[in-house]
Amino acid sequence: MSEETVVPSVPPARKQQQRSIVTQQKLLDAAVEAFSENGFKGTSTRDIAERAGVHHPLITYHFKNKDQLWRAAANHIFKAFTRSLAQSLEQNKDMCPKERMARMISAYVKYARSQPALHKVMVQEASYPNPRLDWLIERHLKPLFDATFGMLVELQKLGVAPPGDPALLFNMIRLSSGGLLALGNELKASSGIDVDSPETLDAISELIIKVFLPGEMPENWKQQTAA
Amino acid sequence: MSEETVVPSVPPARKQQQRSIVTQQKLLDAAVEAFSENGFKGTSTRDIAERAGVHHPLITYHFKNKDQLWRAAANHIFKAFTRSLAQSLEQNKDMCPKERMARMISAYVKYARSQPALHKVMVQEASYPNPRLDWLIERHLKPLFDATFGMLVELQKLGVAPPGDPALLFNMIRLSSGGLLALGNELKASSGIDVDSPETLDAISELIIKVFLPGEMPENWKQQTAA
DNA sequence: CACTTTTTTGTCCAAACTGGAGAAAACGAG
DNA sequence: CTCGTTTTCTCCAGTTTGGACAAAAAAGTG
Repeated sequence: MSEETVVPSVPPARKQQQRSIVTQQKLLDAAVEAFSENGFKGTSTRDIAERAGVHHPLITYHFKNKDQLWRAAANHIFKAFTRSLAQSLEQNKDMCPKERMARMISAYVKYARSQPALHKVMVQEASYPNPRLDWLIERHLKPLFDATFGMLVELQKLGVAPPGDPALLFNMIRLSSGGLLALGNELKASSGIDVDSPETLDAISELIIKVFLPGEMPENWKQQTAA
Repeated sequence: MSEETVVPSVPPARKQQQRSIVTQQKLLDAAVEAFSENGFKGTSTRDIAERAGVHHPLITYHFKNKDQLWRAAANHIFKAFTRSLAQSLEQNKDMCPKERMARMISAYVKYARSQPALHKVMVQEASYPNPRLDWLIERHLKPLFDATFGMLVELQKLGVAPPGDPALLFNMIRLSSGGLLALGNELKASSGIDVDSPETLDAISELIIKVFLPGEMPENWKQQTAA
């Protein structure tokens, strides 16, 4: 009897219908887009419903209220991103640390292009202190940071990444890729950069790697991991 | 240089009063802050007036309407920034190209810290295509880009900056400094970076320079500029 | 199939907020 | 003191806001 139907996970007395899932998905995608463009305050639930091509009371039905919808949207986008990142890590687990990180950066650049909202949403919320930002940090950002931090420190020890605060390094890489692609609308007109071209994406990844991972791997790096 | 009558459209038959100037300034500062936090659509003129501690019809009086106020606010912030940048260039015109660019980056980092709105406003407008973005690019971004582009190309020729698309390089530097500081609210909690500490600012500048201008100046660089 | 739950539709609301207008008062430069 | 400049106060007409709710439609289940 609890009204805590956060999204789709309390009492499945009966199976959730397919059209319901579709509606939720459409709403989530639309919400991500709208929130990333206009921020939480600047986005109306009606705008979201319209983008999703759905009647707006469905938001109340599926997500309770605007705040819950925002959270669900954030989970939605980070879930997809985390999956993509984990996949990259899995595929390259046998590579050397530099190559592994390089491919992770490439994967990030590609993802940021297909889903610039990932970065935009964070920027929108970070533009002034608010409870959603805290939630976002604890729930999504910190885990991501923690997972990458160790890799960067290792690369510094190996002389691949430049010395300096690894936290700064991490965020600069993040901004040079995600932040850059989030500016897509601007870059073409201001600097002649076309982020829609695959060659540009490759050039971005390449440059980031060259700049942030300039060193070569030492030849004997396997020693430390070997049994 | 034509003095832009950004504010009052009619020439003053009598001198502008001091309190009027103060009001305009307060409104501009408040507008910059509000627009940078919530974007154009998400900001109301009443919100701006309230932040400025001023009655809201004064916006109509001084700036005609919301759109004009936004433009005046953009001019306001870019004017201050351009002044700060020109000052850095002037002070270091006798330095070698690398040092000149390094100090410019430092100046930018410092400015971005004291006025993170500079970057935020651009991000807000770039989040979806709109006429203000076009205006911003033509009026402020492109001139800035053009002024810096040549310096970067020269540094690449000298082997100081890494090869690759200079436009990408420019924007990565911009994001690693301005974009990073615009995330100030987030960085402390997510990565333990305190952008309020002067040491952090120095570390940021230093890292950017080390990473984006890794090469040393050749000893004979004076040849080409000497008459 | 009948039945019951899930999902969608259509309508409504009360309140807040929107950008802006305009008269009149207050102020200050000359 | 005079008169243009600036501010205050009040008003408005329209839109938008997030959300409530009953009833209809659709679909899973036995």
